[in-house]
Amino acid sequence: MLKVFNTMTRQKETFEPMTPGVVNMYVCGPTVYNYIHIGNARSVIAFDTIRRYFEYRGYQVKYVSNFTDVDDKMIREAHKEGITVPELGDKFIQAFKEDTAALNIEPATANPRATDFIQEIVSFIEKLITKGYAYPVDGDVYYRAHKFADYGKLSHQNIDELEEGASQHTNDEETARKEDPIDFALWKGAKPGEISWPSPWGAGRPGWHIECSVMSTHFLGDTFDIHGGGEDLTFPHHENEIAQSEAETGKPFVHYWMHNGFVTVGDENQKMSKSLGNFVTVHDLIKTVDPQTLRFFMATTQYRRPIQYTQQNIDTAARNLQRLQTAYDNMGYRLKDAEAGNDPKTEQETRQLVADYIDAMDDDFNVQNGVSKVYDLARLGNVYAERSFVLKGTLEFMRQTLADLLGVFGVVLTEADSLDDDHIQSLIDERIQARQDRNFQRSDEIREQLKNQGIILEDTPQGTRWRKEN
RNA sequence: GGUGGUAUAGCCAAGUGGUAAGGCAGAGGUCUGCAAAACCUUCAUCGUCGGUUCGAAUCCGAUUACCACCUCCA
Repeated sequence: MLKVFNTMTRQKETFEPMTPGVVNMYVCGPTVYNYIHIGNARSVIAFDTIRRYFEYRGYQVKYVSNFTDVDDKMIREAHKEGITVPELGDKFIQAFKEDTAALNIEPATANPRATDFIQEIVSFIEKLITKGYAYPVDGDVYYRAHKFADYGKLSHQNIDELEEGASQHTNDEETARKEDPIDFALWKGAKPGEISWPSPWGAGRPGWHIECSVMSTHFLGDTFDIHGGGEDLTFPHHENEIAQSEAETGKPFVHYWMHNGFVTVGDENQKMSKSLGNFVTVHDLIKTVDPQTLRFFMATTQYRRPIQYTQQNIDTAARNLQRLQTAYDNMGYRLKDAEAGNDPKTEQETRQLVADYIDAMDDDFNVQNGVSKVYDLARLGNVYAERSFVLKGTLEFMRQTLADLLGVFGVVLTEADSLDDDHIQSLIDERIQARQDRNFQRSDEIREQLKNQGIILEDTPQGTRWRKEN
């Protein structure tokens, strides 16, 4: 029985999809005014891992994630670069796709852009005005937060407390136009020179939260299973989405709200964010860090836990991943001399580990316990592969199982390099001869020579094999 | 001020009542001509104080520290 932690109820709840066997989920994507940083990457990886686990468990997943491609920051950044807002959006949407591909993120079912939904956004706002949940002022339109009785139910904030906080920021002109400080913009009138679209309230652009209400319901219906995003989106973004959507449709918006924890960085253990300026972009990072290592590192931290981004943690993740890859290789090498057949006892032990893995992952995606079972499987495989007599069916079963379990984390195991490199093979042959002649000086010389070329030799009871150094 | 979260070995990190999973690093060992890889063994009493209980890392109270949200942010 799969359980997920629901931010709304602050509890783990049994996951029951609206349609049996199908999961409809929406994950808030980035505002595309820069390369994504590793905090964005964490969110993308967390929810991709969740998606993959659902798929591993046999669910069909419809996964929608948006691009917010117009807002103040987009306008500012485009102006700075001397390009248009759509050009800026194109550039960083492309970059997003490249970066997330490197992290082995499954492409979303749909990746809608806010600016492709302006008409629907305008209609949505008109309906909110008709229902009395919104009001136009001088070309802007604001949401009347007090009108929505449940405002604050997701973030568990008292509306009066929020008001107190909001009223401390009353010195801008926008706030002056609102009926109430906690009201928020659905539509913003354009200033001269700004990108804009026509509307009943004059030329302007959507506010920040409305695009997600419109696009999520467009693709997934008025009510859907899961809505995800970083925990900083709980308030105000998701709170406002609920207010907008439920006022519009009169139906519950989302069944399960899921929020991922932050990436912290440096000795201060501070949240990394674009606004704090202490961020590392994926674009830059993967020039020096293996993307698969980064993926493994982040995917194997439970999504609600904070991640401390440090070099030491990355290094450890790289070793851990290597250990799993080596186990896969160790079993793979034995396929050549394995006999046909299966070992029921070892396969039963493997199945038990898979069952334990599923138990762990079913508990709100407890990847720490899940991955510990993968290490157990690697050990089981290593021990089996050291037997003098091995069976092919069992080796293949364990290898496939290992690959499947790691696949949930978005890790792809590679096949060992084939032994068809003539140059290396001739040196290995020479070294085998030298060892037979007990000419260890020559044999060590060859091993050293290959090592300098990044080739590691390993002598096993089944012969000498080689691999590339990591 | 309001609302949450976190504190477990050198590091990362599981664990919601019965005498602390897993990984990295360290130590010892097996295998090897020597290595490498692998395997085996070993390494903590759970921020602090008090309470409940036959028994608590796990429940209750207090306390300390750090982080986040309440304003754009994954």
